[in-house]
Amino acid sequence: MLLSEIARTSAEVAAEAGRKAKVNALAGALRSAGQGEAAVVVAYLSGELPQRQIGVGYAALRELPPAASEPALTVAEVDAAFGEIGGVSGAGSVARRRELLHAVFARATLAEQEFLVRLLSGELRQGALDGVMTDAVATAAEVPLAEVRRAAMLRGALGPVAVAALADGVPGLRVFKLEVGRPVRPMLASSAPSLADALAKIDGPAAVEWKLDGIRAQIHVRDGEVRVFTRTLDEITARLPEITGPLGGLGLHDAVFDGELIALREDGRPHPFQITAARTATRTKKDGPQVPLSLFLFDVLRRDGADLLDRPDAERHEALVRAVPPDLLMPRTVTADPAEAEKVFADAVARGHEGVVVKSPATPYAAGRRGAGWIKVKPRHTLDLVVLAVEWGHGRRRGLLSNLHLGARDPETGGFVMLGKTFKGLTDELLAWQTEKLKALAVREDSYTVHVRPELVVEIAFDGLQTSPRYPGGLALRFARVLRYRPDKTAAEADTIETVRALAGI
DNA sequence: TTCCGACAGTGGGGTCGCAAT
DNA sequence: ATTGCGACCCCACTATCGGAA
Repeated sequence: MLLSEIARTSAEVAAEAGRKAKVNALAGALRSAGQGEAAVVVAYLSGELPQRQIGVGYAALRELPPAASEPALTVAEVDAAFGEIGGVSGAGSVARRRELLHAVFARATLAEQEFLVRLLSGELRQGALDGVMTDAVATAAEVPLAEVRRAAMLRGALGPVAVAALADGVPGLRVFKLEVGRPVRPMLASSAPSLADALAKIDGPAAVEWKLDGIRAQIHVRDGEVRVFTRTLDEITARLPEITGPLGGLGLHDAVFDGELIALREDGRPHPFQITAARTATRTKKDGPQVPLSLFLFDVLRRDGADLLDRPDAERHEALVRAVPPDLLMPRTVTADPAEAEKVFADAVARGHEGVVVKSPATPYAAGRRGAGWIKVKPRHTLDLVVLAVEWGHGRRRGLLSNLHLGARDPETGGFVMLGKTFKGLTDELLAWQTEKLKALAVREDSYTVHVRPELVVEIAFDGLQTSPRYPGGLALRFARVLRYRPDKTAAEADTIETVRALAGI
């Protein structure tokens, strides 16, 4: 199969507005792929690489050789070349990767080059990724969508599942089972603005669990051998001796758990997220003592040969309680009383944790999906901040001023201290409004940032403050989003940096 | 006919590992 | 030693389509 056919399909998908039309275009490409190519075609047309990553990013794509005039590259050739690029390391690797990359691009037409740039930079922008492709695989192979979805969640990838579906149909898909040692896509939670909203979505009693600000961990145990995987299914076992040791000593024969890793202080309160993230990301042994991570388990997917994925939450939790000692369990309260649920929420927050997850005791483990069975709730802070500058948007926000630079008032200097940026929470209407408003306030503009007179006040919601090496105040907002503009306020009435420091406890 | 679930898009701050400077 | 880059942790929110109610 020629790469040009993939590039053409991608353009076709991008041009179609409806999801069904996108699915049909993708399914057409899948049907004309050979058996050996289907996995690569699925990956490319859902914005992924079979290699996952090959060390080529935005910077490596800035300058490219002239395009070829006629399509000649095959999908298999591109896949082989990308595999080779991904394998390059050591001194001179940057130049070598560039050389190999340019060899591929020199043989690509302009349309193919543009597709490859979007693919490699992770910005396919065709309105179809993994979810739509899952639909397309079901359509092309003429099998039920639920069968494809389940196989993909158990396999942890869609490519191999597509190959099986196209070759052997439903029987081919049924071969995929939960295996100890092969991570499945984790179940995700939706969110609600308040505990009452979350409880309203669940019939009868709800399980209310602490939500910790840590790293998601899927734990596989076979005969005492422990392996740990992240949310994106990367293995981090070797970094966690303090977890694998004790867990391996529990005498578990066969189990798969879901939980959270977090760095706790001596008093049991959490370290800032940055400490947990740094600890988890560190591969090599460093000098000096490392902050230990603690593990809190909240689910079990398999125990001693029995798959529990389809069992209700309450039953899985019973199995979890039987399988591990209490100090490994995420604190959990099952209640039908909203007041008691509020107490659990308040207690979790008072102990420095992120909030709670409200779960329906009836829900199965819907791996890889943001099911309605789990709902997270976090407290929300707000500040009235001043827009200092704004960046031009990309994609569907091209031509609009999108990403706001936010500052708190500094009464000492009469100036403003930047605390972060946000582009979230904006409706199309608000985007259009702020574009006009901020253009009128512009004082100077560089390549993609418009600096403005600090006059516009905006109400910002955020989850918390973190220390920042980037901003002059040494503080940055975590997960800032726009709630509304405050045309009733002047910049002189905006919140001050002292207020922010007090919130951060400085 | 209206409602709502699922999905894609738009990017945010921070950290580590590696190669180049 | 510092810088730039790629990768990967955490994440909120809106727009849209299309099936469910």
